[in-house]
Order: sequence, then structure tokens, then C-alpha cells
Amino acid sequence: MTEHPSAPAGRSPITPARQASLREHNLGMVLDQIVNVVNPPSRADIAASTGLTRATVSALADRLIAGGLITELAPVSSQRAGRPAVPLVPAPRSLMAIGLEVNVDYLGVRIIDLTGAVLAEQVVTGNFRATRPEPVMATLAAVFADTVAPLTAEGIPLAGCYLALPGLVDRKTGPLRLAPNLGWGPVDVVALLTEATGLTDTPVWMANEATLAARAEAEMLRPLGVHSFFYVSGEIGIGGAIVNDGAVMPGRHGWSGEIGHTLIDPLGPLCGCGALGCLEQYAGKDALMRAAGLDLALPVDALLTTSDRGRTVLALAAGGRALGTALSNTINLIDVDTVVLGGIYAPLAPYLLPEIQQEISARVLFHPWSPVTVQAAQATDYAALTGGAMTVLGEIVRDPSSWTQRILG
Amino acid sequence: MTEHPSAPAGRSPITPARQASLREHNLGMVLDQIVNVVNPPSRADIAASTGLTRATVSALADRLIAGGLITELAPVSSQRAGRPAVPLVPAPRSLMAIGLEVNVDYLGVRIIDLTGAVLAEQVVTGNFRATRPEPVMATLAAVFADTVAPLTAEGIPLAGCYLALPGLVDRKTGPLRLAPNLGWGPVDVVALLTEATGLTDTPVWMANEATLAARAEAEMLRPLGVHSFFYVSGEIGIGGAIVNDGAVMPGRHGWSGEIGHTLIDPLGPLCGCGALGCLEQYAGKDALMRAAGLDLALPVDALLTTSDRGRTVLALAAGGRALGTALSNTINLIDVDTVVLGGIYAPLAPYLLPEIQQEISARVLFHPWSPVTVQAAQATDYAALTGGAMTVLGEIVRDPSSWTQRILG
DNA sequence: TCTGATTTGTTGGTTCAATGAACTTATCGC
DNA sequence: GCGATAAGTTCATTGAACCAACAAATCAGA
Repeated sequence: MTEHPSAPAGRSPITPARQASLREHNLGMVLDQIVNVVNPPSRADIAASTGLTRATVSALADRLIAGGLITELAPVSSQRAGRPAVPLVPAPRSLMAIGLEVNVDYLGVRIIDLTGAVLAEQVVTGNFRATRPEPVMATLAAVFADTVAPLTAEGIPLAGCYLALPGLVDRKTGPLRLAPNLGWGPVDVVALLTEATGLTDTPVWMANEATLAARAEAEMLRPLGVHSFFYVSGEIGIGGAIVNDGAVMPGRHGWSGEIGHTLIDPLGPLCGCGALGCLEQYAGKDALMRAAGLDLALPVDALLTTSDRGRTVLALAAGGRALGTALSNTINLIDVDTVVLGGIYAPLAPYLLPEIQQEISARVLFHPWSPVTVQAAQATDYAALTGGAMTVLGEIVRDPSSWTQRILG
Repeated sequence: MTEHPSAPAGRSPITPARQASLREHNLGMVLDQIVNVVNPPSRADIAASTGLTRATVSALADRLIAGGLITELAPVSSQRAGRPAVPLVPAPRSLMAIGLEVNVDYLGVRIIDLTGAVLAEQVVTGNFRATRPEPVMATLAAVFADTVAPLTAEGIPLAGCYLALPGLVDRKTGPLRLAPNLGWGPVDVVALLTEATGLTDTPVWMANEATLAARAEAEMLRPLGVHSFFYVSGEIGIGGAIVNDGAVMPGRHGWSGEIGHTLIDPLGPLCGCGALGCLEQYAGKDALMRAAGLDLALPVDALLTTSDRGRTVLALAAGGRALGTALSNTINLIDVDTVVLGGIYAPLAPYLLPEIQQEISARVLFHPWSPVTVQAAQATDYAALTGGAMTVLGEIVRDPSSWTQRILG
């Protein structure tokens, strides 16, 4: 048996706190306020919301400005007495955070900056079932190079890349263990990518597609006060991710969220995994299409546009019941009050929701006094690309000085 | 619908880091080294293992000595050249950390100090099914008072109490929402306890019984390098807890780990929760006793000593298969590589393990290249009492200065 | 139009925890 | 008894945040 190369995080990291750690923490906190708060805050606003003094915030803000991470806007007269505040905003086009993805029927690149704006993106549709990793990653590298080129010419530095894959990926650095729907076995995809792109001094990380899509969704839901939820991503297989207090829980190896092989019926159909009656055989895309009497190669939209409406509704109801059962198990286990339907389930949500809700209200123990919300994903179009790029941004916000040092030398 | 009084933890807490935070962190780190490392370390050892300088460790150690949390042992000549090292150990009998528990057939108190030694304990067996909270908590308070009295007379200060209950408890401060096997509904048990004991200036917290038992188990497994596992606690019902990187994951409200109502068979027997085919109906204590043809009122040991050995083995095998199925769902979902069998499953482990292992190897996706270990719990006798007390200790180790300030004034 | 109130942002001295280098203490080996 | 070695301590230095005072820019009212 292969050993796990990604060492466990262990418990509390025993790292001494020095003066520099102080500044690191506070600098990150200030940048977080500027990046993640709706209205551009002034230095005084940040001082009030963080508890730092205005003097300290000023010093930290100056450092962030020097590092090119934030900028001042023109002062706005606030209709009140007093000197007008200078709003601070993340600097546009100051860096590239890159999300990459290879999935069953597309691959692509999305580049965002600290403001969250998409600087460039490119998605290529195709059929990547039963392929070999090398040529596909070469294609991805070519698309990447093409998308990045004009921005590099503009002089925008590259902060990092996050690659999303539909399979089991070890925490952060890989390798990929298994991607059944691509037909890929154990392979060090990061090595392939760094080689094909020549990215030697840029961090390249990878994660499961559902994990990164969930991260994008978490960013959408945070302003709404939703910090803990389970994200189900329907595709050919069914993946998922656990979001707890705003953070994705990767699990021991990074493989958490695999809800697709939850037992629905011990006498159910045989699954590709070798067991009987897995959720995937009831609510996976192929199962839904088959139950609706549609060609498996069609896109999911066919379910919504087919003429045989009655059969489709029945098929989706059955799928929704199975999904609701598996989600009930999940909710009892991890205790979340929100479920987000992503992937193919997002457009199908209106047909799935009633059955899912019914199963959940019957099976979730705490439902009577703390009801569970089920909703379609807000972040839809290639959410994993956005989630990957946002994760790169998150690393910078957590420790801005390491980035500014990398840039300023 | 009642609203959730325990506010969500939100994301990263936005608290400014001052110089005092530095000392707090480093002080906690030093104390952690002294409390949780096998051989009593010297100041120099701690400097080496933490990365702090010897000067800093000396200053912090002096502070901990002044606060009464640690003591120096006599220097040991190490058979090497150089001045002999002074081993630092947690101070014995310097404080009381208290675990309390009310369960279906017993209630009790256990008091430990920073060394982990049990200073006193008292467990009263009884039948607390279908009781009312008030008289039971009064009994617990009486046992508590009786156990604490001699230690209080000795002048040992009380650090805090953690109460374990077999039901859904909101994070840390309660209330208890539901304890089906006690027959208790929503009730503010902490208020009852503080009132009955007169503990006004001592923190009193509560949590699910399995959560706290898992914490005790985590302490046992940490030196062995196991930091992530799922703890299943078999009782009348079946509870559990998710331990991730050494920390119990409480979930949104504190109700995580409820594996007992995982679906095993959609056509299975009716469960008390109202659904069909829950795990509890296959592997709960009553189900096992019934399948073995034993009186439900007997203790589990009856399963091991009964004359009808064949029937018992079959009953346990069937229970083990159901448990294995539910655990497989769980492992795929949360990605742990270890499962710990606690509660009644600990003594039954030899009979359950083969069936559980077989189900897991068939259903866990990553099992082929990263096998899952299933083992009986190490911490057994009233583990939740120890876990509760240890959690109180953990609070002190995380921030020793707040404790020393409370003591020294 | 000027003055006072108000709020923002900056400046310079102060505080405090960790650092680093030198120093003291205590042992071992020869 | 002496040098080598390691543990623990002392003290001046560094650096980040704090505090209080100040400068800058606006509004409101006389």
C-alpha cells in the first residue's frame, strides 16, 4: 500500500509567535476587511471594526499600499461634520489568481484579481472520458498560456494556481489518486502541469472539483450569514463538500464529501464501485437520464425540455427521494442547517426540492425545532474555477507580507 | 420554531493581535509542551522544540511557576557533560477540572488535575429512563458537592465543569434540546446545575456524551499519531463524534455525530424516530439483545456470557454488518482513516470487527490504497467524565494567563 | 465669513515581549 | 583540578502596537 505523502496537519502547529507574527496577523485582518466588506472602508472604519487603533491601521494600510495590494479612492464628503474619509479598496489588476479545471466535458481557466473581477477566462468543451492525463494536461497548459499571455505582457504578476479535478485528490499538493469518470489513475497532475506550463516559481495546488465549487459558494453565502452547509455536486458521479464555519473541511487526506456511494437500498442496482444500491445509481446523471428514458449522452437540460414530461417528473422525484435520504444521513452526521444543490442539481432544483425536503423533515432528528434549508447553488457557471482562484486569493489575504516580499524582493 | 441562541462562530474571529496576544500564545505553547509531552522537558528542551529562545522560555516558565501551574523537579544528571537539566512538570493538585455526566443507567463526577491524575470520583448507578430533569440534577449536585468537599477544604481551586448528556446539546452552554433515552425535552440543564450547586463564578459547560468520550479518546490516541477518527458510541441509542486534526467537530449547533439514524434498509423495522430501517434498529443495544434472545434489561455483558453462543454470534454479526454499512457511508463522507468503537461496542469489538471490516473494505472508496483501521476504544470506564474534565484543562492550556489572573487576582 | 465642533489621518514618545550575546552555574571526562 | 559542554540567567536591543497630542478637512451656526 502506498503511504500518504501529505503529512497530517497534526494538532495546533507549534510555531513560536514573534513580533512579526503580530504584524502578519493584523495585516491580514486589515486586508480582509478591505477585500471582504461591501462598502469600501476608511482607515477609521477599519480601526473601529477590528479594535486596532487608527495609528496602527494607518501604518498597516501604508504597507499594503506600498505592496500594491490596495489603493485609496478619492475622499467622499459624507454629509457629516469632520474630515472626509478616504475609502480603501483592493487594487485592481495588481495580481492574477488562477483557477484551472479539467472535468468530464470541459476544461478551462479563469483569472481573477483581488477585487474579484474576472480578468480573463477560457473554457473549452470536449469529451475527456477515458483519456490519458498527459495530452489533456498539455491542452490545458496551452489554454492557460494563451489566456495568461496578454496579462503577463501587461506586467501583472501571477500569485498562484488552483487546479480542480473530478476525483480524489490529496490535500493541496496532490497527487490525484483516482478520477473514475476521466479514467485517470494515480498520477502527479501538478508535476505534469508545472512541466507543461513552465511554472516553476509559482505555487500550484489542486483539489477536488466539488471542494472548490463549495468554496466559491461559501463566498456567495457569507454575506447572507450562512457559514456552515453541505454542498452536493451532481455530475456523472455525485461529489460534495462540507463547509464548517466558512472553511471547507478537507478530511484526513483531502478526500471528504464523497456522498455518492451512500447506501440507499441493500437490494438496489449494482454500482461501478462494486457495491449494491449506491446513491449514484439513483440520482447520478446517468440514472436520471435512464429513468426518464433519455439518451445518456444528452446534456441534463434535456430533462427540462423533453416532451415526455410525466416520466421525467417521476424520474426526478425518485432521484430526489434517494438524494434526500442520503442528505438526511449526512445532516444528522455533520450537523449543518443548509444544503446547497450544485452541478446538474442546480437547474433541476425545482423538481428535486420537494422530495428532498420531505425526506429531510422525516429523517433529520433536529428538523422539528431547527429546520434545514435546501437551496440551489448561487455560483453556477464553472464554480470550481472561481473557487480555485478565490482560494489563491485567500492565501494572500491570510498573509499579505509574504506576497509583498515576493513581489518587492 | 425556536431560534438558535448559540450564535454561530462565524469565520475567522476579527480580534486584533497585541503584545499580550503574543505572550498568551507562547505561554500556552510552553504549558502544552509540559502537559502533553511524555518525558518532563527542561527549559532548554522546550526552547528547542518550540523555536523560542532559552531566555524567553525561562521567562514564560517562571510565570507559569508563579501561577502555580507547573513545578520544577530535582535536576537529573543526564550522564552527559554540562549542567543538568531541571525537568518541568504540571503542578499536582493545583486545580480541579471536573467532568460530570448523567446517562441512562448511571450518573457521576470525576475530578482531575493538570497532571491528569484523578483526584476524586464518584459514580452512582441507577435507572434514569423516563425521569424528570430537576430531581436527577439535584442528585447529581449532591454527588458533586460530596466529591468536591474534601478537595475544596484542601484549598484546591475549581477551574470549571463539563457536563455530558446522552442527547442533543447546543455548543458549550446548552440548553439540552432532546435526550430521548432519559425522556428529557428542551431544558436548560446548566441553569439547574448552577442553581443546585451554587456554582456562580465557575464556568459550567455541557456537551453530548459521545463528543466528550471522543475527546478523551483523542488524548489517548494522540501520542500514537492518530489525529483524525470517527468515534462511535453504542448505548441504547448510537451516537458518535468526528475528530479532525485532534479537535472534535461540533457542527453548526453542536449536534454532529448522530449516526444512529442512518438508513440501512428502506423496508426495515420502524424506528422510534418515525422512519424505517435506521441503524439503531440493527445495532442498538436493544436490537442486539433482542436478536440474541436476551432480556433487554440485562447488561451487555450478558451477550458475552450467555449459553446460547451461536445465536449471539449471529446477532452480533448482523449488527456488525449494519454498523459497517453506516460507518462506510460516514468514512466516505468525512474522510478519516480510523474508526474507534466505544460504549457497548468496546467489549463487543472482537465479534463486530470482522463484519465491520468487510463492509468497509467493500464500500469505502479509498480503502484499496489507504486502508481504514477499526479498533476498540482505549478510554473506556466512563470516558465522557474524563473527556469533560480534559476539555476544561484544554481551556487552561490554551490560555494560561487568564487562569493565573483569576487565581492571583 | 469666521469660529467652533467634529471626524480623519499622522506624528513622536512609551510600553512590552521576544531576541541575541555574553555570562554564571553545574556537571562530565581526563 | 582543568577544559569542555550544556542549562539557565542577565541585559541592552529590536520592533509592533499603543496613547496622546496634533494637523487636516469638512459642517453648522452666528
